[in-house]
Amino acid sequence: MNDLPTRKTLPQLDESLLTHLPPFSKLERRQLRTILDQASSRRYEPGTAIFEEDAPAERFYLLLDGYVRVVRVTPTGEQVTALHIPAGQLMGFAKAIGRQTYPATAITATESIALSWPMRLWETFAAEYEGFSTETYKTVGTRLGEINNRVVEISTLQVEQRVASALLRLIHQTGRKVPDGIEIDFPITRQDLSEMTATTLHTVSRLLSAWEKKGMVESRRKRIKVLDPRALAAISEARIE
Amino acid sequence: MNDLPTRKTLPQLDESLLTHLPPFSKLERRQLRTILDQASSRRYEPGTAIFEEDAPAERFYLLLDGYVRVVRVTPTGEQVTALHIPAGQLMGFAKAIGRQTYPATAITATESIALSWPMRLWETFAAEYEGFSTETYKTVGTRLGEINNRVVEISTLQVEQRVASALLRLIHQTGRKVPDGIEIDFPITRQDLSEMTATTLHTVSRLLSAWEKKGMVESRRKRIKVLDPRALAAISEARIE
DNA sequence: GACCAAGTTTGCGCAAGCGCAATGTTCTGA
DNA sequence: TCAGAACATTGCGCTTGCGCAAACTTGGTC
Repeated sequence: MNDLPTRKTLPQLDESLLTHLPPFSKLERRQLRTILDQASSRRYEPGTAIFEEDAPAERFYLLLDGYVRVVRVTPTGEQVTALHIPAGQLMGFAKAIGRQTYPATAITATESIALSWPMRLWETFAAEYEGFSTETYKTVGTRLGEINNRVVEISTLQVEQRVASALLRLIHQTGRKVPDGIEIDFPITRQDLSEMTATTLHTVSRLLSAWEKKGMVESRRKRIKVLDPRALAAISEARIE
Repeated sequence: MNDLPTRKTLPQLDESLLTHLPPFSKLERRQLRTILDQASSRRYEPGTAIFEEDAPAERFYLLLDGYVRVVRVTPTGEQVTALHIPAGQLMGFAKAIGRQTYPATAITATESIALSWPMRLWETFAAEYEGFSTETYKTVGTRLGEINNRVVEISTLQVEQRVASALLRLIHQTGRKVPDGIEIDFPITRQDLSEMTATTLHTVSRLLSAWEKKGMVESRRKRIKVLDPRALAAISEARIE
């Protein structure tokens, strides 16, 4: 689905949006001003594709608020979620890794706000803004490591270990402390979780129901709270005899 | 296992080793001379770890000759092969993606020769040599794409599809045309193939035996030749009804 | 408040493919 | 040339987890 070219929705973006983010943290206020003046800002509904796999990479993005799932779709229409991107991260910077098109589809998991810039500005930003490039490639390195972890997990772990591991990863990366546990800080269905763990929504449902009976998790529609992370860790790390 | 620091094994390396490789293709002879003068060259036996996961990333490497498997080992000792690296590619450049340690283990699949440089030279190379950085990040982008393909395959395909797909990828990337087909250009066991495809050596053996009976492949110890790539493609792309 | 779509639950049969075992073959090194 | 290790083959029972089905629950919209 093609979005209309994004346009400014705020009169002027404040520099404080960027100062604490690693790619921008070494810049002076007037540099941030210049960067923001060239940005488009846009709000996206949950479930929207910010950019799509194989589309020409015309813009790069900074997720200001919300969560995004990085997804590939197979020829038979199955969706596989490789990564989640939290607020504060750059994404869609295909040019940085020598590509002309986006390598995957970025779908919002929540209502989200993102800034974007035309891809032709990438090289300028990389050349002129101290730390911008270095921090971006750190992000690439982190994502490469995470996807490699995914390969290892899917190749070697049984399904309940994978689901437990995914829940732990989610609460670690995007969890919100609540009185009796840690809640995943965005809506997530059994289908969503199954797309991250190479299984089906029914298998995820059976596992979550069993774990709920044991008091390890608590869930409602699109809401999962982990009450006993150690028990899940024990499952995900168990060695099959 | 720690190798002794590598040392020069040839009097002087010839510039022609580099001129056709993308990271070095825009450089002048004297620049190549400078680069080679700072390189260590080393020959590795098959099955040797050039560098290991989580070891401090002290050197970066260029594979001059041979093939290398990029491997992760699980806590239970299972090996998972994420990628193969052919001759001509840079590897182990952890600094480029903001890391202090190697993200995986690089194991030679064949007798191999590699050049290496101390990691402290990375930034100099990136800053001073035109195209070096750009081409390196293109390699990163390609590898990211390939690993993402792995996640999708392992998540969604049945085992015979994955093995067929892996064989096609191997002959496409490292195949050598022979009279009646395409042979994988390095020794590869059923165990090796199973580590690439999230299965076991027995399952791979059964599949290869069945395909050999049908005239699709021909194999001996550590040698696999594909006689009918189209038949394998049909298997790997089959849609389950 | 009602309706309906989306999401969740649960049962059960079955298929995919693994584990285990045993045997056979081939290549390397002494 | 021989021994032994590494690699390959094959059978078969069993486990894992999926497919299919059906029903239930919940939340959003009108």
